[in-house]
Amino acid sequence: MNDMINNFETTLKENGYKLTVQRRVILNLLIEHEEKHLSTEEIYELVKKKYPQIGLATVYRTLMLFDKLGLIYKLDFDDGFSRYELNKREADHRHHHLICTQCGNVEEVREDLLDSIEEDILFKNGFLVKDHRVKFYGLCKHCRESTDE
Amino acid sequence: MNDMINNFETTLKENGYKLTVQRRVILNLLIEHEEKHLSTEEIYELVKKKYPQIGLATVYRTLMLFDKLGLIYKLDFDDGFSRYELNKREADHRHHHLICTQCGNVEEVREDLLDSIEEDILFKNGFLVKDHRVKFYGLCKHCRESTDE
DNA sequence: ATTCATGCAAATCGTTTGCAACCCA
DNA sequence: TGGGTTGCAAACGATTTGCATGAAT
Repeated sequence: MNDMINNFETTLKENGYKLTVQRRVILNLLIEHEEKHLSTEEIYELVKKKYPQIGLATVYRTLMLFDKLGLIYKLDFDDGFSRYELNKREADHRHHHLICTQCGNVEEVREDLLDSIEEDILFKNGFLVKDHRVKFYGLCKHCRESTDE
Repeated sequence: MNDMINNFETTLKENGYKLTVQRRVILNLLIEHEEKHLSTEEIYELVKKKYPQIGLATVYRTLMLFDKLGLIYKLDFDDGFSRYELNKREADHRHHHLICTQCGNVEEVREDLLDSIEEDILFKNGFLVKDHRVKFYGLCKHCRESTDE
């Protein structure tokens, strides 16, 4: 988490952006709730507790900036909201999302096995993969057990 | 393509929906442009050429219905538009999308290798995968060749 | 002092909805 | 006939933007 914050500060500076209270507060919130997949509105509500005078537009602009700088990832779980999660750069922390179509819960699963597919794509399509998004839709354990079929 | 249309007609009937001119026209358009990933607005513009009196809301409602019935898939390429592609049920036609972050072009790549990941997910997470979405971001062949790096 | 960032409110824009007229089954 | 469907226009709602003020470097 301190790594996260140092990285955040240097990334901002290197790119000519200023270190404002609002940006600090939002980053801290994202760290504090890193397991949550918060939506913009949820982040806004949480920020207001620590910094009541903040405007929604600032939250939108900040998240857009963090996303552009690669500090966070934008997620889309088809519920009409943009959601975000921290980009923890440690290589072994990338993951896919399992979205339960019954209860809407989202869990994470360690990712693997895509490297060979990506090599194949470069070889066959000449397309150089730099990132990917994988979503699995289905029934979570809880929903499978509490319904027939 | 005739399979497609027969399936469309029976699917509608089986679910108690009516076979209207508008729905026919939209389905035909999707078949005609199956390689295109058309957005709702693009579909609307195309439909108007054959059926000028159609309303945008009908296009939205029709696509929503087709999606619900599994006749089409909704796609999201992060450009602010909902896009759609036909669901060709043939098992060997599923594919992933390669999105070029430079020129925005989207190409398709035959999918494979996910089955073992999905088995693993069921085993480790108890989550039963029924569908998935995979997007690869990167540089297409053309963009790689026309720029340094 | 300069430049970027913020807060507010208004504007955007893709999408949804209410409703009377319509049309398939 | 009668219930799903359509077209129109109005409503929605997440996100963006213009602008004057304020803060960071």
